[in-house]
Amino acid sequence: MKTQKPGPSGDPFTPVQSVRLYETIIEQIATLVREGQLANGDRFPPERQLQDNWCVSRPVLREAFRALEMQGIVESRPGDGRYLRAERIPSPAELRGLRLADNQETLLQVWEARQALEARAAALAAVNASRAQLAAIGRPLRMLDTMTSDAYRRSDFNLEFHAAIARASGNPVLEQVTLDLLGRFHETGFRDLPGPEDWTGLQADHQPVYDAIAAGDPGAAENAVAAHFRGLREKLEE
Amino acid sequence: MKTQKPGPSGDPFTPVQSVRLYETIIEQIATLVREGQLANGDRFPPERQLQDNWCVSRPVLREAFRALEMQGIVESRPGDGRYLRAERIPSPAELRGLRLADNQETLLQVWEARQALEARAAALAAVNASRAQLAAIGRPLRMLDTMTSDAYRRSDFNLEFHAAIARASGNPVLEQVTLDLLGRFHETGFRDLPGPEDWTGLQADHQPVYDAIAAGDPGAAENAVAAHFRGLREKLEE
DNA sequence: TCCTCTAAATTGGTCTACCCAGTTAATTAT
DNA sequence: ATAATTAACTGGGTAGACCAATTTAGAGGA
Repeated sequence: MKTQKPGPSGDPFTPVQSVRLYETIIEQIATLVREGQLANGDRFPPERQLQDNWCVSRPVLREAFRALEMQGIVESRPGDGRYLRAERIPSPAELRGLRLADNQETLLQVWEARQALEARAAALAAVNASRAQLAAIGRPLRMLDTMTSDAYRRSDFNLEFHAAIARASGNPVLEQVTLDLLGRFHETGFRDLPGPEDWTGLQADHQPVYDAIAAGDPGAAENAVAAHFRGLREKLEE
Repeated sequence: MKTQKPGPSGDPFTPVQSVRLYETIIEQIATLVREGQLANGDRFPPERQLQDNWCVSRPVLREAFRALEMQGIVESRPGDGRYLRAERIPSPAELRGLRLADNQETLLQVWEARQALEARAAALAAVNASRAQLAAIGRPLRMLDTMTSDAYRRSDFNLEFHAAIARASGNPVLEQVTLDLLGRFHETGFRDLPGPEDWTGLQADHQPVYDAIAAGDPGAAENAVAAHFRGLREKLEE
């Protein structure tokens, strides 16, 4: 198995990757926190002061804070100031979400992670799913069944099916993480999947998952999902 | 334990939460993708044009793209343009990274997700781990063993242990997702964990995981991790 | 002295205009 | 036709101004 980490963008020809100023500013902010000059709940110095301290323009400063703000690490209060809302600043690598290369190896890795998450989600869904959530799982299943062509729509319904299961797990964290992986690689995965003639196999895989969840059998649901992923994985590995 | 955030946001009077312009721009971009006017790999219209289309200034536009850029959804190439690097734009809620509430319920949800991911990671590690990676798993284990107090260091070594397993899985995607969950909640999780007197139990849980991985037994590794999480979960639920 | 109301100072949010460096594509010379 | 040059275009970054919300200090009255 290849242990080599894929680079930031897959192919080995990304030498420069010039560092953006706002990233260095995030580092500065992280240093501020790491050195204990700023604790959770404290207010940052005003923009105009940091701008002078770090010799960057206000827009750059604001881009950095925006990034941290979107992660919930910083809160901006107009007319007041910015406040630290975390115990530590994640590393840049953690801050930027998964950056997936567009190749078969990465696809299989995502597959692996999805299998782990969705198997557990299905087991939970078998126990927790409400009637409405069960219907939300069944709907895209029927749509997949009736559609004969139009791969785009089929792939949408496939996503909807998996998303519905994640939601029915009743665990928002599990759901969010699963949706993230789903969204990032869903279509790319489908592009490499077998042609429409084999879609009946997909349907044959999905049905047992639904049945197990509807029956309230977590073990069966887990196995059905695992079987689904294993089956498609074999096709992918060809 | 202070659950209430100190400072200006302590009182429950924060009704407005004015929408920032850059967020509406992200929505515009998402619409662009949703409507199919832009597919994965396509180049965005230049800044100066979007600025006119959407009636916002360039800095705002750039803040929005920066946010998407950090998530790997957009790639900016100076002198060339911006490219879409995802099949869909996550909803604002997804973009804001997991914003985990600081309560017991969320902690259990993260626990659940971690169990699913790390059990699989351990199973893979049992098969794929190199000798160096196995040593990286064993080191924090021994440190945990020798330390008697100093909860901070112990919690660091605990994180190192789990991180080493995730890395030894040989699946960067699995590793990244696991690390993300680990980093976000590991201090908070430890705060609510039982006191130092029960840490020997933690040690007793970790050892079988290491042994199973060292023995190259994926099934045993999976079970050991599951048992570890289940055991701590029961303590948490008290 | 104490409280209240007002006005100024401060802060983040946004806009405009300008310059730079890298890329691309058209143009020109060979 | 091909290679070198140039012009146009694009994102990266800066500077300064204005606005709206918030805080703070001060003036005024009880």
